[in-house]
Amino acid sequence: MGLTKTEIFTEEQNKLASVAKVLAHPARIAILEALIKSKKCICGDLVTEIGLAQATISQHLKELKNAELIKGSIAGTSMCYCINEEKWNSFQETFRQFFNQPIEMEENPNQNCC
Amino acid sequence: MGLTKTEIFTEEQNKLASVAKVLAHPARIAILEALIKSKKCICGDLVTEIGLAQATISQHLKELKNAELIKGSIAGTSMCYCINEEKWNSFQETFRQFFNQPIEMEENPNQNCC
DNA sequence: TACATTAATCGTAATATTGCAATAAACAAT
DNA sequence: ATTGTTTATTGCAATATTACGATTAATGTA
Repeated sequence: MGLTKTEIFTEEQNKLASVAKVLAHPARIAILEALIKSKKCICGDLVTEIGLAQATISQHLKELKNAELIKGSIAGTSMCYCINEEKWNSFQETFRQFFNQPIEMEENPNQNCC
Repeated sequence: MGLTKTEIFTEEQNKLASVAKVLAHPARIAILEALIKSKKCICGDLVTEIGLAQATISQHLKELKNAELIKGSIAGTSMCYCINEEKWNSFQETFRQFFNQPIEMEENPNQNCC
């Protein structure tokens, strides 16, 4: 099979998983960090910056664009990319909510074996 | 091909990506949420709770254990699982640091095309 | 001891992801 | 029009992930 059974999970569970998936590759992290570090749109030089083939970078950019984490605009012959702040904040909020759940156990020691 | 080139990225980039990867499947999210919701260790009934085959759940549990996000202990014939609070907090901190970077652009409008 | 219960592992199939060369498309400059 | 530059897409190969049936291992119970 090899096909995730999304239908048996809640919409929230699938959403968090897919948001995490976007960040689950170091090249995409590196692209995001390069965009943040430059403090402006990056036009062109992402390929030399990261060190993967142009086709590979283009593919990762596509996934980031697909998730709307970055915006792209045409600037002459080259493309400019920058962080989409709204979506960035929405990603942040998704993780924040998940991790801010109280994870405290009940006090009864008989029920807590680990 | 088909092999992530971890060597060209920083340790931090690889770490964040691998942490995100653990959360990049709804079954693993569902398992974590079940453990949190119960407020105690869950012994045994995760398979009926989630709705995947026993072998599949066992595999996801292995990944979560591997990432140390959960702890397991033997309780008679069955296994007990619970959240590893320390690692949970460390995951939270990893994401918090990443998303708390300032992402503001420079003010010069000529440099910001998107 | 024999039998049931539970979880891990093995083997296998299907699908997804990663990476890149080659090509295509779009545009600027000559 | 031709040439160079840049990015996207296509096609392919290698590896990874997901899922599950079958088996194994360990333990509790009749």
